Amino acid sequence: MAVSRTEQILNSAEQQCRKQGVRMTPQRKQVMSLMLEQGGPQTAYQLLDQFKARYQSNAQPPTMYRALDFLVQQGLAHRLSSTNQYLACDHITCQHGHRGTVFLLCDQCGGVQETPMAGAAVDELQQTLDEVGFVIQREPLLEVHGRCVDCAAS
Amino acid sequence: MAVSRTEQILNSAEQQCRKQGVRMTPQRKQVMSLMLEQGGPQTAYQLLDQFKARYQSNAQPPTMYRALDFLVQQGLAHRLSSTNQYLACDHITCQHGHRGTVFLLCDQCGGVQETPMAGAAVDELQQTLDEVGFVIQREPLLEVHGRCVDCAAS
DNA sequence: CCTTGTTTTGTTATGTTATAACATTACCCA
DNA sequence: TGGGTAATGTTATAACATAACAAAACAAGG
Repeated sequence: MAVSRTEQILNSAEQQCRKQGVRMTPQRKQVMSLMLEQGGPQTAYQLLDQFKARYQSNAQPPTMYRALDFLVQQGLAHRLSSTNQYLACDHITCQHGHRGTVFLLCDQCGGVQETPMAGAAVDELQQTLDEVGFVIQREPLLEVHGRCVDCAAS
Repeated sequence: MAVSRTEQILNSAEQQCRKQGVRMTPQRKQVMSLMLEQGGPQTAYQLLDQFKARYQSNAQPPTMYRALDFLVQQGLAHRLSSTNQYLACDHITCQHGHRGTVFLLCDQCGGVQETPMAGAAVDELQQTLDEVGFVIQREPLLEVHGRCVDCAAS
Protein backbone atom coordinates (compact mmCIF):
# COMPACT_ATOMS: atom_id res chain seq x y z
CA MET A 1 0.00 0.00 0.00
CA ALA A 2 1.13 3.51 -0.73
CA VAL A 3 0.23 4.97 2.62
CA SER A 4 0.63 2.89 5.76
CA ARG A 5 -2.13 2.64 8.28
CA THR A 6 0.03 4.49 10.78
CA GLU A 7 0.44 7.39 8.38
CA GLN A 8 -3.27 7.41 7.63
CA ILE A 9 -4.11 7.66 11.28
CA LEU A 10 -1.47 10.29 11.93
CA ASN A 11 -2.89 12.38 9.12
CA SER A 12 -6.39 11.96 10.40
CA ALA A 13 -5.21 12.92 13.88
CA GLU A 14 -3.52 16.01 12.53
CA GLN A 15 -6.71 17.10 10.81
CA GLN A 16 -8.72 16.59 13.97
CA CYS A 17 -6.28 18.73 15.89
CA ARG A 18 -6.44 21.50 13.33
CA LYS A 19 -10.21 21.41 13.58
CA GLN A 20 -9.96 21.72 17.35
CA GLY A 21 -7.50 24.58 17.11
CA VAL A 22 -4.77 22.67 18.92
CA ARG A 23 -1.28 21.86 17.77
CA MET A 24 -0.07 18.43 16.75
CA THR A 25 3.60 19.16 17.24
CA PRO A 26 6.37 16.91 15.93
CA GLN A 27 7.02 15.61 19.42
CA ARG A 28 3.39 14.66 19.96
CA LYS A 29 3.28 13.08 16.56
CA GLN A 30 6.37 11.03 17.35
CA VAL A 31 4.80 9.73 20.52
CA MET A 32 1.61 8.86 18.74
CA SER A 33 3.58 7.16 16.04
CA LEU A 34 5.33 4.99 18.63
CA MET A 35 1.99 4.01 20.09
CA LEU A 36 0.60 3.11 16.71
CA GLU A 37 3.60 1.06 15.69
CA GLN A 38 3.67 -0.96 18.83
CA GLY A 39 -0.07 -1.49 18.63
CA GLY A 40 -0.64 -2.79 22.12
CA PRO A 41 -0.86 -0.92 25.39
CA GLN A 42 2.36 0.41 26.88
CA THR A 43 3.42 2.21 30.01
CA ALA A 44 4.64 5.79 29.91
CA TYR A 45 8.15 4.65 30.75
CA GLN A 46 8.18 2.02 28.02
CA LEU A 47 7.18 4.69 25.54
CA LEU A 48 9.76 7.02 27.02
CA ASP A 49 12.50 4.44 26.45
CA GLN A 50 11.46 4.05 22.84
CA PHE A 51 11.24 7.78 22.43
CA LYS A 52 14.76 8.19 23.77
CA ALA A 53 16.09 5.42 21.54
CA ARG A 54 14.45 6.80 18.47
CA TYR A 55 14.02 10.53 18.71
CA GLN A 56 15.64 12.21 21.66
CA SER A 57 18.08 10.43 23.90
CA ASN A 58 17.88 12.90 26.77
CA ALA A 59 14.09 13.06 27.10
CA GLN A 60 12.64 13.06 30.60
CA PRO A 61 9.38 11.74 32.06
CA PRO A 62 7.49 15.06 31.87
CA THR A 63 8.03 15.09 28.12
CA MET A 64 6.25 11.79 27.74
CA TYR A 65 3.50 12.53 30.23
CA ARG A 66 2.75 15.84 28.57
CA ALA A 67 2.46 14.26 25.17
CA LEU A 68 0.28 11.48 26.55
CA ASP A 69 -1.97 13.91 28.39
CA PHE A 70 -2.43 15.85 25.19
CA LEU A 71 -3.27 12.80 23.11
CA VAL A 72 -5.73 11.53 25.69
CA GLN A 73 -7.35 14.97 25.92
CA GLN A 74 -7.82 15.00 22.17
CA GLY A 75 -9.31 11.53 22.19
CA LEU A 76 -6.42 10.20 20.13
CA ALA A 77 -5.28 7.85 22.86
CA HIS A 78 -6.68 6.19 25.93
CA ARG A 79 -5.26 5.72 29.37
CA LEU A 80 -5.95 2.33 30.93
CA SER A 81 -5.93 3.26 34.57
CA SER A 82 -6.20 -0.28 35.87
CA THR A 83 -2.84 -1.15 34.31
CA ASN A 84 -1.21 2.27 34.02
CA GLN A 85 -0.94 1.88 30.30
CA TYR A 86 -1.56 4.00 27.27
CA LEU A 87 -2.96 2.97 23.94
CA ALA A 88 -3.66 4.70 20.64
CA CYS A 89 -7.37 4.93 20.03
CA ASP A 90 -8.51 2.21 17.69
CA HIS A 91 -11.33 4.18 16.13
CA ILE A 92 -9.84 7.49 15.19
CA THR A 93 -10.57 7.10 11.53
CA CYS A 94 -14.18 6.13 12.00
CA GLN A 95 -16.67 8.91 12.46
CA HIS A 96 -18.98 8.06 15.32
CA GLY A 97 -18.22 10.16 18.35
CA HIS A 98 -17.84 7.60 21.06
CA ARG A 99 -20.10 7.74 24.01
CA GLY A 100 -18.39 4.93 25.79
CA THR A 101 -15.67 2.37 25.17
CA VAL A 102 -15.07 -1.11 26.51
CA PHE A 103 -11.59 -2.59 26.83
CA LEU A 104 -11.11 -6.31 27.21
CA LEU A 105 -7.77 -6.72 28.94
CA CYS A 106 -6.21 -10.16 28.88
CA ASP A 107 -4.32 -10.67 32.14
CA GLN A 108 -2.34 -13.50 30.62
CA CYS A 109 -1.00 -12.21 27.30
CA GLY A 110 -1.46 -8.51 28.01
CA GLY A 111 -3.47 -7.95 24.86
CA VAL A 112 -6.33 -5.51 24.61
CA GLN A 113 -9.45 -5.49 22.51
CA GLU A 114 -11.34 -2.23 22.17
CA THR A 115 -15.04 -2.09 21.34
CA PRO A 116 -17.62 0.67 21.45
CA MET A 117 -19.96 0.42 24.40
CA ALA A 118 -23.28 -0.97 23.21
CA GLY A 119 -26.20 1.38 22.79
CA ALA A 120 -28.50 0.25 25.55
CA ALA A 121 -25.68 0.33 28.06
CA VAL A 122 -24.88 3.90 27.14
CA ASP A 123 -28.54 4.90 27.37
CA GLU A 124 -28.96 3.22 30.72
CA LEU A 125 -25.89 4.91 32.02
CA GLN A 126 -27.14 8.26 30.84
CA GLN A 127 -30.42 7.62 32.59
CA THR A 128 -28.63 6.85 35.83
CA LEU A 129 -26.64 10.06 35.45
CA ASP A 130 -29.79 12.08 34.79
CA GLU A 131 -31.52 10.62 37.83
CA VAL A 132 -28.83 11.80 40.20
CA GLY A 133 -27.91 14.95 38.28
CA PHE A 134 -24.37 13.86 37.59
CA VAL A 135 -22.64 15.70 34.76
CA ILE A 136 -20.08 13.70 32.86
CA GLN A 137 -16.72 15.12 31.85
CA ARG A 138 -14.95 12.36 30.03
CA GLU A 139 -16.08 9.53 27.84
CA PRO A 140 -16.66 6.53 30.10
CA LEU A 141 -14.12 3.72 29.75
CA LEU A 142 -14.91 0.27 31.03
CA GLU A 143 -11.85 -1.88 31.67
CA VAL A 144 -12.78 -5.53 31.88
CA HIS A 145 -10.14 -8.00 33.04
CA GLY A 146 -9.99 -11.65 32.12
CA ARG A 147 -8.66 -14.04 29.50
CA CYS A 148 -8.87 -13.57 25.78
CA VAL A 149 -10.17 -16.44 23.70
CA ASP A 150 -6.69 -17.76 22.91
CA CYS A 151 -5.41 -17.65 26.46
CA ALA A 152 -8.65 -19.07 27.85
CA ALA A 153 -8.23 -22.10 25.57
CA SER A 154 -4.70 -22.91 26.67
CA MET B 1 -29.33 2.87 67.55
CA ALA B 2 -27.85 0.04 69.56
CA VAL B 3 -25.50 -1.18 66.85
CA SER B 4 -23.82 1.28 64.54
CA ARG B 5 -23.92 0.83 60.83
CA THR B 6 -20.18 0.27 60.85
CA GLU B 7 -20.52 -2.56 63.34
CA GLN B 8 -23.34 -4.07 61.33
CA ILE B 9 -21.25 -4.11 58.21
CA LEU B 10 -18.20 -5.44 60.01
CA ASN B 11 -20.26 -8.29 61.41
CA SER B 12 -21.72 -9.04 58.03
CA ALA B 13 -18.23 -8.97 56.53
CA GLU B 14 -16.98 -11.35 59.19
CA GLN B 15 -19.76 -13.79 58.41
CA GLN B 16 -19.02 -13.63 54.71
CA CYS B 17 -15.40 -14.40 55.39
CA ARG B 18 -16.25 -17.36 57.56
CA LYS B 19 -18.47 -18.68 54.80
CA GLN B 20 -15.60 -18.34 52.35
CA GLY B 21 -13.18 -20.05 54.71
CA VAL B 22 -10.91 -17.03 54.94
CA ARG B 23 -9.80 -15.14 58.03
CA MET B 24 -11.03 -11.70 58.96
CA THR B 25 -8.11 -10.91 61.25
CA PRO B 26 -8.12 -7.98 63.68
CA GLN B 27 -5.78 -6.04 61.41
CA ARG B 28 -8.01 -6.48 58.39
CA LYS B 29 -11.01 -5.55 60.46
CA GLN B 30 -9.31 -2.40 61.66
CA VAL B 31 -8.56 -1.35 58.11
CA MET B 32 -12.10 -2.01 57.04
CA SER B 33 -13.34 -0.08 60.03
CA LEU B 34 -11.26 2.92 59.00
CA MET B 35 -12.69 2.77 55.50
CA LEU B 36 -16.23 2.59 56.81
CA GLU B 37 -15.81 5.44 59.23
CA GLN B 38 -14.32 7.76 56.70
CA GLY B 39 -17.01 6.83 54.23
CA GLY B 40 -15.43 8.32 51.14
CA PRO B 41 -12.64 6.98 48.97
CA GLN B 42 -9.11 7.18 50.33
CA THR B 43 -5.63 6.36 49.13
CA ALA B 44 -3.63 3.54 50.63
CA TYR B 45 -1.28 6.03 52.25
CA GLN B 46 -4.11 8.05 53.77
CA LEU B 47 -5.45 4.87 55.30
CA LEU B 48 -1.96 3.92 56.41
CA ASP B 49 -1.58 7.24 58.24
CA GLN B 50 -4.86 6.70 60.03
CA PHE B 51 -3.92 3.15 60.82
CA LYS B 52 -0.65 4.30 62.33
CA ALA B 53 -2.36 7.02 64.35
CA ARG B 54 -5.00 4.72 65.64
CA TYR B 55 -3.74 1.18 65.82
CA GLN B 56 -0.09 0.67 65.11
CA SER B 57 2.34 3.52 64.88
CA ASN B 58 5.10 1.60 63.10
CA ALA B 59 3.01 0.06 60.35
CA GLN B 60 4.52 0.01 56.87
CA PRO B 61 3.00 0.17 53.37
CA PRO B 62 2.92 -3.60 52.79
CA THR B 63 0.67 -3.96 55.82
CA MET B 64 -1.92 -1.66 54.30
CA TYR B 65 -1.65 -3.03 50.78
CA ARG B 66 -2.05 -6.58 52.05
CA ALA B 67 -5.17 -5.72 53.99
CA LEU B 68 -6.59 -3.81 51.03
CA ASP B 69 -5.84 -6.62 48.61
CA PHE B 70 -7.61 -9.02 50.91
CA LEU B 71 -10.69 -6.83 51.27
CA VAL B 72 -10.91 -6.23 47.54
CA GLN B 73 -10.50 -9.96 46.88
CA GLN B 74 -13.38 -10.70 49.22
CA GLY B 75 -15.56 -8.07 47.59
CA LEU B 76 -15.67 -6.06 50.80
CA ALA B 77 -13.95 -3.08 49.24
CA HIS B 78 -13.30 -1.66 45.82
CA ARG B 79 -10.22 -0.20 44.26
CA LEU B 80 -10.78 2.88 42.10
CA SER B 81 -7.91 2.58 39.68
CA SER B 82 -8.48 5.93 38.01
CA THR B 83 -7.77 7.74 41.27
CA ASN B 84 -5.70 5.17 43.17
CA GLN B 85 -8.28 5.09 45.91
CA TYR B 86 -9.98 2.46 48.00
CA LEU B 87 -13.53 2.39 49.22
CA ALA B 88 -15.60 0.08 51.38
CA CYS B 89 -18.28 -1.62 49.32
CA ASP B 90 -21.58 0.12 49.73
CA HIS B 91 -23.69 -2.96 49.23
CA ILE B 92 -22.21 -5.56 51.49
CA THR B 93 -25.35 -6.00 53.51
CA CYS B 94 -27.64 -6.38 50.52
CA GLN B 95 -27.84 -9.80 48.95
CA HIS B 96 -27.64 -9.46 45.19
CA GLY B 97 -24.33 -10.69 43.91
CA HIS B 98 -23.14 -7.80 41.80
CA ARG B 99 -22.42 -8.38 38.20
CA GLY B 100 -21.14 -4.88 37.64
CA THR B 101 -20.81 -1.63 39.53
CA VAL B 102 -20.80 1.98 38.43
CA PHE B 103 -18.95 4.69 40.36
CA LEU B 104 -19.77 8.33 39.82
CA LEU B 105 -16.63 10.20 40.82
CA CYS B 106 -16.95 13.91 41.40
CA ASP B 107 -13.73 15.58 40.29
CA GLN B 108 -14.58 18.69 42.29
CA CYS B 109 -15.53 17.49 45.77
CA GLY B 110 -13.97 14.05 45.53
CA GLY B 111 -17.21 12.30 46.47
CA VAL B 112 -18.27 8.97 45.06
CA GLN B 113 -21.65 7.49 44.41
CA GLU B 114 -21.87 3.73 43.88
CA THR B 115 -24.70 2.11 41.94
CA PRO B 116 -25.21 -1.37 40.56
CA MET B 117 -24.75 -1.57 36.82
CA ALA B 118 -28.16 -1.73 35.18
CA GLY B 119 -29.40 -5.03 33.84
CA ALA B 120 -29.39 -4.39 30.14
CA ALA B 121 -25.86 -3.03 30.29
CA VAL B 122 -24.66 -6.15 32.03
CA ASP B 123 -26.43 -8.37 29.53
CA GLU B 124 -25.04 -6.46 26.59
CA LEU B 125 -21.58 -6.66 28.02
CA GLN B 126 -21.93 -10.40 28.52
CA GLN B 127 -23.03 -10.73 24.94
CA THR B 128 -19.98 -8.85 23.75
CA LEU B 129 -17.80 -11.11 25.86
CA ASP B 130 -19.45 -14.23 24.48
CA GLU B 131 -19.01 -13.04 20.91
CA VAL B 132 -15.27 -12.77 21.24
CA GLY B 133 -14.85 -15.61 23.72
CA PHE B 134 -13.50 -13.44 26.48
CA VAL B 135 -13.68 -14.94 29.97
CA ILE B 136 -14.11 -12.45 32.76
CA GLN B 137 -12.17 -12.68 36.01
CA ARG B 138 -13.34 -9.79 38.12
CA GLU B 139 -16.59 -7.94 38.47
CA PRO B 140 -16.52 -5.06 35.99
CA LEU B 141 -16.20 -1.61 37.55
CA LEU B 142 -17.08 1.47 35.56
CA GLU B 143 -15.50 4.67 36.86
CA VAL B 144 -17.30 7.71 35.49
CA HIS B 145 -15.74 11.13 36.07
CA GLY B 146 -17.64 14.40 36.26
CA ARG B 147 -19.48 16.68 38.66
CA CYS B 148 -22.01 15.59 41.22
CA VAL B 149 -25.31 17.42 41.35
CA ASP B 150 -24.17 19.80 44.10
CA CYS B 151 -20.89 20.73 42.48
CA ALA B 152 -22.47 21.04 39.04
CA ALA B 153 -24.88 23.62 40.46
CA SER B 154 -22.21 25.83 41.98
C1' DC C 1 0.21 -31.25 74.32
C1' DC C 2 3.66 -30.74 70.42
C1' DT C 3 5.26 -30.46 65.94
C1' DT C 4 4.74 -29.40 61.36
C1' DG C 5 2.95 -27.00 57.42
C1' DT C 6 0.49 -22.82 56.19
C1' DT C 7 -1.05 -18.23 56.60
C1' DT C 8 -0.36 -13.84 58.34
C1' DT C 9 2.39 -10.13 59.86
C1' DG C 10 6.88 -7.50 60.46
C1' DT C 11 10.63 -5.18 58.28
C1' DT C 12 13.92 -3.37 55.04
C1' DA C 13 14.67 -1.93 50.81
C1' DT C 14 13.57 -0.64 46.35
C1' DG C 15 10.87 -0.38 42.09
C1' DT C 16 7.40 2.10 39.41
C1' DT C 17 4.40 5.82 38.18
C1' DA C 18 3.64 10.68 38.00
C1' DT C 19 4.07 15.65 38.88
C1' DA C 20 5.86 20.31 40.84
C1' DA C 21 8.45 24.08 39.73
C1' DC C 22 10.98 26.96 37.15
C1' DA C 23 13.91 28.08 32.94
C1' DT C 24 14.03 28.35 28.04
C1' DT C 25 12.44 28.20 23.46
C1' DA C 26 9.06 28.37 19.75
C1' DC C 27 4.96 30.17 17.95
C1' DC C 28 1.24 33.39 16.84
C1' DC C 29 -0.48 37.63 15.71
C1' DA C 30 -1.41 42.48 16.44
C1' DT D 1 9.04 43.25 16.07
C1' DG D 2 7.59 42.96 20.47
C1' DG D 3 4.71 40.83 23.70
C1' DG D 4 1.73 37.22 25.17
C1' DT D 5 0.83 32.26 25.09
C1' DA D 6 1.86 27.58 24.38
C1' DA D 7 5.29 24.08 24.30
C1' DT D 8 9.48 22.04 25.72
C1' DG D 9 13.72 21.36 28.68
C1' DT D 10 15.50 20.21 33.15
C1' DT D 11 16.01 19.11 37.95
C1' DA D 12 14.12 17.30 41.69
C1' DT D 13 10.88 14.88 44.29
C1' DA D 14 6.24 13.19 45.38
C1' DA D 15 3.02 9.41 45.32
C1' DC D 16 1.95 4.66 44.63
C1' DA D 17 3.19 -0.15 45.05
C1' DT D 18 5.78 -4.51 45.67
C1' DA D 19 9.95 -7.86 46.24
C1' DA D 20 12.14 -10.54 49.45
C1' DC D 21 13.00 -12.57 53.54
C1' DA D 22 12.33 -13.07 58.74
C1' DA D 23 9.34 -13.87 62.55
C1' DA D 24 5.10 -14.95 64.64
C1' DA D 25 0.42 -16.86 64.86
C1' DC D 26 -2.60 -20.35 63.68
C1' DA D 27 -4.84 -24.91 62.84
C1' DA D 28 -4.92 -29.59 62.70
C1' DG D 29 -3.17 -34.42 62.94
C1' DG D 30 -0.44 -37.44 65.74
